[in-house]
Amino acid sequence: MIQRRATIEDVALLAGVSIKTVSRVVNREPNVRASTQEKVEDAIAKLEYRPNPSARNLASHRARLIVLVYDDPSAYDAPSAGYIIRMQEGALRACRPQGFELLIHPCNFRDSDVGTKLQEQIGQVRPSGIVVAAPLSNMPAIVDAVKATNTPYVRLSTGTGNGKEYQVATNDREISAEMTCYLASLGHKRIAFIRGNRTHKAVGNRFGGYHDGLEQSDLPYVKELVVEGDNSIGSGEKCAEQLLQLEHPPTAIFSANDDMAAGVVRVATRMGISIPEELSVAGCDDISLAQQIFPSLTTIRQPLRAMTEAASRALIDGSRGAPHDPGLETIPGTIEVRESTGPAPGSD
Amino acid sequence: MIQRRATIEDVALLAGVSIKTVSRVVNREPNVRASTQEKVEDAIAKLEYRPNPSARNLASHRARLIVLVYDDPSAYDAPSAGYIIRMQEGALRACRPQGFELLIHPCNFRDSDVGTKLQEQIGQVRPSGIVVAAPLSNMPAIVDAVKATNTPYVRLSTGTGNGKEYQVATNDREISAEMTCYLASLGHKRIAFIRGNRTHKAVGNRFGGYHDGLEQSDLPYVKELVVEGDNSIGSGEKCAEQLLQLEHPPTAIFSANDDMAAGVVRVATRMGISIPEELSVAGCDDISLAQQIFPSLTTIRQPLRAMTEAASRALIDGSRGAPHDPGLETIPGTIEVRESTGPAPGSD
DNA sequence: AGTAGAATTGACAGAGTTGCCACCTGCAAA
DNA sequence: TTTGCAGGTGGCAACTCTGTCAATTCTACT
Repeated sequence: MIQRRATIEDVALLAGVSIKTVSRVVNREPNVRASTQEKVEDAIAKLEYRPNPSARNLASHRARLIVLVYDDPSAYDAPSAGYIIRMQEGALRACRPQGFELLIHPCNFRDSDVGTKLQEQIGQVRPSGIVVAAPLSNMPAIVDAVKATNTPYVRLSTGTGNGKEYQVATNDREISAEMTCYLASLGHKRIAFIRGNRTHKAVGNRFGGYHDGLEQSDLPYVKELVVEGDNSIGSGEKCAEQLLQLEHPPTAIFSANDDMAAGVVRVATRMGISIPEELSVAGCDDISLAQQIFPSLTTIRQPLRAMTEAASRALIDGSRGAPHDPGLETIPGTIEVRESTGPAPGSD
Repeated sequence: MIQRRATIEDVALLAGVSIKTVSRVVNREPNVRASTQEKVEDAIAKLEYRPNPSARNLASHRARLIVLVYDDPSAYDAPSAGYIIRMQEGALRACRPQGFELLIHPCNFRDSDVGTKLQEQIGQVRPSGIVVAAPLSNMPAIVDAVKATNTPYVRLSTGTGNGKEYQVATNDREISAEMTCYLASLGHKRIAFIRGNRTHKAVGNRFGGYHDGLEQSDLPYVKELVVEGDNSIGSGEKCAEQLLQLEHPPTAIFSANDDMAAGVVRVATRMGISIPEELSVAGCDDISLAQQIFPSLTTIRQPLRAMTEAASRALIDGSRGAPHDPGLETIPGTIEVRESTGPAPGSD
């Protein structure tokens, strides 16, 4: 037999209080006597009462829902899937225990009407908050559309905040410096860097970090050791060829993302250059490919889960009237040392 | 200035009809005169009216929401991310145009209380339907929990229906037979097969398909050419070693999933056996790795997007009172021929 | 014109919660 | 004793739709 689900009224009746008081207990509002609260909680437990989300949303003018906005993966292709899954996991981790649901909103920033669509869909749903992932979080068209929905949002950014909003960021620059220092500490004197697509802010910060790292390690910045790719494996191959044909080729190549680093590995293998004995290779992002190729790739792992989790939690807290201070919450990335890096040749 | 959103009443007033009639137009119910409909639609456009989802859900006792239940990726690890993304894409493709939202519910079937949790969360949300992905769709604990929520659901299965429910399936067996025939058509006489984890029904069907394919190609079934792995890359390596050390090693190895096939490729490379000249390798699933390794892997691509799309659409239609007939909707997989397969050695 | 029956429309009662305001109680201060 | 005030509680409207059912209008036939 399917029995009707208990409503707040049933609980109130059983506990001998008004529905308003039950509502107070359920929503953890103040000004309820401890003894009353206990009575209500007992009744809730006995009836297995669960508030009806639709009714709550209707009455309170907002849905217990977090929307995660990110770039459409099929545009980028498979490698980004791991990213997205990790972001989803982080968001779910914040939402689930709080009774919030996660709505996913992949969108293609190349569409001319992406902003309109986004605004349209999200406006309809009236979620408690929106988490905007990189690289969308740096695109005016997207950010404006999000702002226009008049919904609290958190941007996941890459190192620099504007001081006006609460933002969650990773320390791209610092950790890239650290990676550079790590390579230097292995005895490498000629460390090359492959830059990526300039429109992505993250890769710019990584280049900055490379710069910092050289400085911290007392190594000179050598112009010919810096080349520019477009974030694809293919461009990584081209850059690698260019670098490895130099009169004084580098002994280590640090790439602004893993795809390009994978291209480097591919070229080195083809040229018979052994990794890491003759050449060390490092990447950024820790895409799944990084662990699967041979040799596995030393890389920087972004704290994606933690970032979306922090962002979602901030929005959930905010919707309960605990607005976070504007400012940057930085969550550090980590260096994953794997097989592709080792001591510089002849350094021991 | 933020102005109040138009409600159904505003529309009714402007159009000069009752709110019920507006509701009829919005929900595309029959029995509305064309002229009336037009009036209402004009008013809707003028006021930019969008129905409030929470109010609709409350009044109609169901949320315009599809839940996608799948196995927790972090348990499996990165390779499955591509799967999940594709399934999500398919579901979104069905949901978005219909004004439905997609709620994702990854869960770990190894948890003892997975069923309870699932029932608890989903019961609360009261979605219009639940799509259960493989391998969860074959697990009694999961299926029972889904049934207990008393919500329409569609299971994504692998080839065999029970005739009682509407189900969406792929033709694992037939397409595996086709792959086997394809290998035979390349001149291979000794085609090995690596079975996978027996608890996964799909891999069983694939083995059946291998069998069928041999028969269709007039090749004998040779027991020593069939070995069993556990779906991991590592087990693929072990199986490959075993097969390649046989007195009469196979000239082609067909593996029940891509991970194991990748293991085969790895071992062959290590042993100096060139692919596809000396050995052809084929997999199943078309994980992202399949395209990334060298040589790229010939494999069977599952129509995941199409499957979740069909399932979601069926649920959405069903919630509108158009129940699908029980039975199996089969969506065929496709063979992706890549670099890892070629003519049998000495066959031309 | 009269009528059954179908098509169209509207009134109204929920659906299950939250927000606002009023009320009550008890205790400290005057 | 009266007043003031804060904590605690309840009543009721509001939120915005859909479902039910009755009322009205139309249509095609006698």
